[in-house]
Amino acid sequence: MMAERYDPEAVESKWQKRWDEDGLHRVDIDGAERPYYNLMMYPYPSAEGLHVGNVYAFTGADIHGRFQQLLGNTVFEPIGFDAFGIHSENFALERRTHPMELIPSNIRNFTRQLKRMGFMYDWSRVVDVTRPEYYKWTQWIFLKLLEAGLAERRKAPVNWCPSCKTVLANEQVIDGRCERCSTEVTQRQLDQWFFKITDYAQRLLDNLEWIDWSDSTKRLQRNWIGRSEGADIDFEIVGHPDKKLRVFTTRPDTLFGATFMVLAPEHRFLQEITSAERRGAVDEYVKAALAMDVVERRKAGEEGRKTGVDTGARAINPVTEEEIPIWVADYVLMEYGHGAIMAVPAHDERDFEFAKTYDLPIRIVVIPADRYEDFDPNTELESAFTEHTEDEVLVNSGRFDGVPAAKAIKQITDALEQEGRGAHAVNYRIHDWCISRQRYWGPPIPVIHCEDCGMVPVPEEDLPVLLPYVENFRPDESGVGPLARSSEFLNVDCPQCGGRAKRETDVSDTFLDSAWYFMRYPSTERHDVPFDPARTERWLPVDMYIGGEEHAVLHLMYSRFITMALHDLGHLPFEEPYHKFRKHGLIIREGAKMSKSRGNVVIPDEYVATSGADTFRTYLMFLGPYEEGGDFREQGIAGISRFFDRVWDAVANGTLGDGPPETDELNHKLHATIKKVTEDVAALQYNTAIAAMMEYLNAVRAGGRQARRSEVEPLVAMLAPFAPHLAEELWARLGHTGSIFIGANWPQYDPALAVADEVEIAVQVNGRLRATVRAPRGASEDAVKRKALAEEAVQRHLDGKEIKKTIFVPDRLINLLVG
RNA sequence: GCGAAAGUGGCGGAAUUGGCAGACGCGCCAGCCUUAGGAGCUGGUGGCCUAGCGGCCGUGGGGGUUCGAGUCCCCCCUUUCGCACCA
Repeated sequence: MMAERYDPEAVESKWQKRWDEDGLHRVDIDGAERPYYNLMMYPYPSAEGLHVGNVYAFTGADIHGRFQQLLGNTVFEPIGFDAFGIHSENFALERRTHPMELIPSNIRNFTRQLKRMGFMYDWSRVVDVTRPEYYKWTQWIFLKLLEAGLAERRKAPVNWCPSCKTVLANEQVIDGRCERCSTEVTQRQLDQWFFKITDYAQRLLDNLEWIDWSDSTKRLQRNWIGRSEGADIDFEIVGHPDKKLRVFTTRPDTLFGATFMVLAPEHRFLQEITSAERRGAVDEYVKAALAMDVVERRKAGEEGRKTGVDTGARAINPVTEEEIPIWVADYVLMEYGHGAIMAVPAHDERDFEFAKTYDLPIRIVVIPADRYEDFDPNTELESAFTEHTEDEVLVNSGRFDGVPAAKAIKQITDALEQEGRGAHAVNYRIHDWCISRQRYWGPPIPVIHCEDCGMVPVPEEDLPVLLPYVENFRPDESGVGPLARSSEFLNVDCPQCGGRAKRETDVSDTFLDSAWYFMRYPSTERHDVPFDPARTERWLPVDMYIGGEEHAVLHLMYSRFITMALHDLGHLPFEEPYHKFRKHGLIIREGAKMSKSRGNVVIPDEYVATSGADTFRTYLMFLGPYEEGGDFREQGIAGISRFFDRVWDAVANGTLGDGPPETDELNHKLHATIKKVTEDVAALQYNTAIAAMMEYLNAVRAGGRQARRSEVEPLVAMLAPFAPHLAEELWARLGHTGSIFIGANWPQYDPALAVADEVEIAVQVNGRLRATVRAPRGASEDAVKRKALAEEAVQRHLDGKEIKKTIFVPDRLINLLVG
């Protein structure tokens, strides 16, 4: 009889059809008893279609979901489309199509491709953020935050991308360039909507202590939040008794060494305090500094070129009571601290450079403790001395002389606090989240500007504010969004006074759409609430979230913030959205990054067509550790094809034997394999799980033997998360009538059987391997030693010498030491 | 510059608390089967020396701890990522 060959195409289309008909992955959203919410970052539906990076990410997450299902949980695995935003809009502009036509067709294409991969999505609960049913609630969230004082409109220097012609959040500026188009970002003063994420900085930081997330992702968030402890110190300004110049410093211990002050060019005191004779120079400098874009300014900083001018104003150092000059320089940033610093050139590299350039005084106030006794105040520093531990002490610091620098931070700040000249303070690097976009393709911000009433929120019952069809949606330089071109949209009656009013024309950042999409999935058909409370209680927070680390400080930070805010406003019973987050790695091709410009992008469709979705999925997971990524190589996929051919051959061809695994050894191997695969899959170590299954199959088929049912049935179940179609087919052929994904079909192992009865023990002489001996598990040192000494190779190396010492590691190794 | 992670065969990658380095797969080599094979099966495959038995070397480099180090400690090199004039 001709052996039947594994035909992926036939098997996969058969089961996809059946799953779809049976509604296998449609979840009982109100009644599930063991709910497990398995979330993956939803894709942006590009016109190019599903990228191998998407497939890689989704496959790893789908395997996790199917594994949980096989353990007996009811897994809710939804998918949606992040289809608003500049990316979609720019693409539509390029193609000269309208996003309202382009996006639905992209989504159809993505849906087709996703279905072909065999992911267990509940297709009855798809989120498309561009649908009014969805963005109605995005707007609702905006109103809630506005009501709570967490949203505000203010004029601020913002990042402007001259190519995208819109402002960008800080998180969207990478090395001074737009993350979308890499254009150098410039600064503009514009009225913008901000979410006050900085109010939550400490909580966002504190909760990182207990949430179960990838360490690297937490670290990125910590760095981004950038907490630093120090003090706020007020300096009096000579001739301006009404003003105090406030600075933030992490080094209050060096206050006695503050020999000048520096203001950022944007500092609000600058105009008033500049002396008449310095005004010309200062104005000129400020003008030049403000004309520079972010990138230029940074470049100058990197090269250590520091520029600045004296304002002619003088401040009083609060502890030395000396008059010190106030300079303006662009190395001081308005957006950090108070936009002004006390400069301590002896102990800060930047201040040191500046002082050297402009010949400003440098005073040493911290030195190593062991040089305290013979300290020479006239020492010339070659560079700033920045150490300040318990091993350094203060000098030139009045009554604080001799105090260890680490202690002096607190002592000096306490003293200032008592005198009302300063206070302990904490500063964060994170900025408020600018959510305004002067673009078309997003949810309109639901606010109306009335000539009489001012800013009026759109009443909740009037939501959604529909995004109008605007023929020409191309952005321009004006800083006003394209929605202003639709007079029908723009002109509106004031909801308060009924008078003439205009709508806000900014749309919100696409990261607001994705900040809450996972809350919407369980409630997609509910149009009366954003998320049903009972369903939210049942399914959220998300049990497992898998996604790319590139969103660590964007999506992941924003969605934590929105969740916290909604919690505080009484809309959610939890304040962290994701129980567990794991980043997946990135996939490269033959050692190089994949990119369109390199022309080395792997198109999933081609491989799926020739090898099947199961093989492609499994191959991707076999490339390397899921959390680290892998290197895609054409040829390797054949390894998985062969593996599945052999699995098929072992299960579907010939007659399976009955009874338990044929030998004890094989039985041990089976249990050990189940143990390993169970643990590895749970830990997302898919590559080693696959290797273990291959190894096991090799053992089952050793010498071309025919497998027994008891040997292969567990293997089929373990393959199910990776190769769901194949497993389902083989499961049916094994005589099961229901789907393998209904019920807890993951195999159990007996821990006692998962270890072999007999072990191989390494025998070393003086630390070098000379032989191995087999012994029963748990054999005593004496027994192993006897066996070891019986080995000819061991005797030869002992060379008749006396054994001085024996190292014995049970079941592992024995090491005989001779003189 | 600061912070983090990583460096293992020709390649992707495995290695419990320090305990037989190179699992699994690709590729390669040999043999079998086949009219044929870019198919399948069996075996081999870190390097060097050796006719063989066997021996020596080997996890980026250098030191150290230890009976024993890919794993721990110190110094250095390289790569990747994040942050970057953050006071």
